[in-house]
Amino acid sequence: MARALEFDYADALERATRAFWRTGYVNTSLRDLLKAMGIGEGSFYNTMKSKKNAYIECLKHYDATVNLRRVEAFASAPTAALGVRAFFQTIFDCLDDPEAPRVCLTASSLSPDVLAEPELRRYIEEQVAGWAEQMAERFAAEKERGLLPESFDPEVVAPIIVTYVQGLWRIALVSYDRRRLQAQAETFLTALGL
Amino acid sequence: MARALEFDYADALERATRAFWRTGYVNTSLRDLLKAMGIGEGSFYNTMKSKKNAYIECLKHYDATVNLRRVEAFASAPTAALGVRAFFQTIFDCLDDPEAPRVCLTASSLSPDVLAEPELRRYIEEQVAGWAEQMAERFAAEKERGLLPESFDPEVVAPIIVTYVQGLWRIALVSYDRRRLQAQAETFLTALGL
DNA sequence: GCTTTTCTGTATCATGTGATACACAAAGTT
DNA sequence: AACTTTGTGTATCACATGATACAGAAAAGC
Repeated sequence: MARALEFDYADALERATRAFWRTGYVNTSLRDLLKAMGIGEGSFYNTMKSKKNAYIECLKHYDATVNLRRVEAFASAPTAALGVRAFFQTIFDCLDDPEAPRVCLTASSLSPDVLAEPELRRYIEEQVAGWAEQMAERFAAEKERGLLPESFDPEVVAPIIVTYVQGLWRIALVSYDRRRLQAQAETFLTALGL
Repeated sequence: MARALEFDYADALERATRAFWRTGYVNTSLRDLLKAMGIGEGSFYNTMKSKKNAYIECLKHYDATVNLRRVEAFASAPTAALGVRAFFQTIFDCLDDPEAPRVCLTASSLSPDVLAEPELRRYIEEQVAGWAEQMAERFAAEKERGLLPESFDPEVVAPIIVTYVQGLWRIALVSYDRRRLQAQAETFLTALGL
């Protein structure tokens, strides 16, 4: 070791994440990033290697914070049905927060721009598949205990919800009305047997 | 009038639409467009005025062709339930077609990049709202005739479907398996009472 | 105290971007 | 045939992009 980083890495990563979150991968220029992070090109390429790599790090950070809270909201609810609803609430809360960007960072990564990069693609794929699996597992466990109807198929319902959520982020981009979307989500989940 | 266009406008528009469809708004450079359209900068700015305007024209063209076929598939089916299914089939057919780009042009327009342009935004908003209305109208008409259960709320179910479809395009971007998605869609629609 | 290693800021690179200037060609008008 | 209008191709604009080169500063090891 010869010299310590002059800036706070965690803080810079957080700021970079906010920047990407706010304006997306392609639309956040390196200069935007640097300004947000408060560092220069030298420091950036030293610690981050490249813009692409920085984005992956930000995705991981976003996962470990924002997405984690969502998953925890799902997992810590007394039942899966309530868990999914809690999960949706975290999304609505996020959409209501004037400070928060208008679309989930992971959701905005589901675009050709980002997916064109093989490394980014692999990460996103795993992420999305992981959500569905995690949800399906809990559904299956509750079904096992007779808490969900026999006709309920965890392996089908879980990906339906994941798909719907992705649509939700996109639609909210164009028109957001919490009451309406909340009513929709409630109808949607009830219909699915949750 | 002094001189006729040397190129076929309709053909050039079609080619431009394919280009945008394939690579999205921001990721399709002017040079890409020109190459696809087979014309030069002069002709382009003469007829299209700007890239943004060209995109709007392409969206309209896409609406009048691809989206129109989808809406017709919905409208011409004997019942709304079958109509929605026919609508979904056109999407799966599109995803199966190796020639067709991997995501609906309108769906890919539901991104901050595109929505940042006020004119584009207005157009997309109307479009999305229009789909939900059109669907809701038919649902309401069938409910009136007793073909749908009393508990069925057209004004809520229609936007749920629109939302789900948007999610479908995004998810398909990351992993597409017709059989799985078809089964999901079937479960989804049945659950909603269709 | 000297050397080595790493960090940082400035300057700059090569490239790609959307858009424009302008000369020239083609067609209609008189 | 002269004139006017408009389409077309070439050259280029000003600027933003991601990335790099490099000199100097700061810390650790000997």
